Amino acid sequence: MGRISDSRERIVRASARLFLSRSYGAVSVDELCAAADVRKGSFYHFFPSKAELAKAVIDLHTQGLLAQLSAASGASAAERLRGVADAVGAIQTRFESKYGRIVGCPFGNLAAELSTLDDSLREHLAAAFARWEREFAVLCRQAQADGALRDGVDPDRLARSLLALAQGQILLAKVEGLSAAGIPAALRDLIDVHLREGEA
Amino acid sequence: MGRISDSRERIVRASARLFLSRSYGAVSVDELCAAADVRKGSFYHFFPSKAELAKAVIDLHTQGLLAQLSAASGASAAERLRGVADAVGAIQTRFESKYGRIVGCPFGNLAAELSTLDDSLREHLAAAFARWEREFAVLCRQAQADGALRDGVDPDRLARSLLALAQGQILLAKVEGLSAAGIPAALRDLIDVHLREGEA
DNA sequence: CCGGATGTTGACTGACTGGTCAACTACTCG
DNA sequence: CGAGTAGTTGACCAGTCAGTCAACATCCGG
Repeated sequence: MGRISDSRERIVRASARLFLSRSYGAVSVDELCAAADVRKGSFYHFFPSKAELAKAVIDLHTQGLLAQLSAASGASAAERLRGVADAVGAIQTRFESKYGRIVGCPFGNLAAELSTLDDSLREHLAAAFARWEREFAVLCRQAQADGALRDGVDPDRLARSLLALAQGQILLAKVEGLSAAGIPAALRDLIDVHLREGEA
Repeated sequence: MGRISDSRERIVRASARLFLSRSYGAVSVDELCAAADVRKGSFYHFFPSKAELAKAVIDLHTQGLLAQLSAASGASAAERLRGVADAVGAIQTRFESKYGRIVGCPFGNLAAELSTLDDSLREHLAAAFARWEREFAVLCRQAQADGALRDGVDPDRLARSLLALAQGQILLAKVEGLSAAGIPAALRDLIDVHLREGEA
């Protein structure tokens, strides 16, 4: 069945790194290849285009995100919700120490730059966001079932707000050059204000 | 004092349009010049670089944003706060009908794409966001002074959350191809949940 | 040990990139 | 009306861009 190789994986990992530290458009395929120690012909053996590579990078980040989210634990749904707020912060903190500064959300960065340019890439990103939102929604519905949410709070809308707020806070931290430390705090604020008075 | 001209303004307006409908990186200086009906030499007479043009585009959008925000009225601070939520929605709705789809926030788009690439552009964007945040903060503090906010709510943190949530919701609407109609509703949710029970 | 599949290579393309320049034109103020 | 300033022009540059290709290497199952 022919030769085996980890070239594809090297390309995706190097691209994830370079896209984060700069941007999709600012990194050329040549540079990607050099960073992955692969020649251009090999690149186009694995990916029909630079845009298809971006989808693979999105999938890699989705894996990492889901792993981090599933590590969030807690006795109550409300506590697990705070746990995912911290998980998002943990990812950003990891990026921050790896790149020396906040570099933004991998999904958000690509979404802002590319979703008006490539419709199939936009849909791929939309699916990644939907996956992420679903993780939040499960916990929000559990919190509601536990009676932890204030009256009138729609758990699905709360989940979406959490996702949107995370995106916005990460973007602001990036543009203002702040640290990642403030991000989970802001998300916890949003969670807490939706909990019934007296809920831990 | 030499010749007068509206070339500079034509360049900025055409660039604002093209950056929104595609992205900064996806539009070449040549295309910008063609859209503004200006030759390349003239472009570089007004702007030392493409990045400096981006700053002028940011300033143009800041003008528009402040105009729209100042149009928000209401009897109480809480109502004016809902008014700015609607103002943000109105801007996005205007973009949506102009471009046929949600194209994102002009500031957010540039921030995601460029703030890791050009530090002076990043600072320019940070200033624009700070200006925007200040508008929100004034109203949040007024609402607090009116006793409209729940106990323990920090008006400055609320203002920042509003800005972040707006960015996130706009980004999600863009990537999912939704309409702008849901954006003010989500912002109003955030405002309402921070108001004391029984506050209009 | 061989045949087919998988993976690798590097030279190549042609279009396009942001930016430069020197010559030129039109305008306004004194 | 003359001079200086503001604006215009189009040709030009060297580098880079994403993507192609045909020939070649390596490996595994049979």
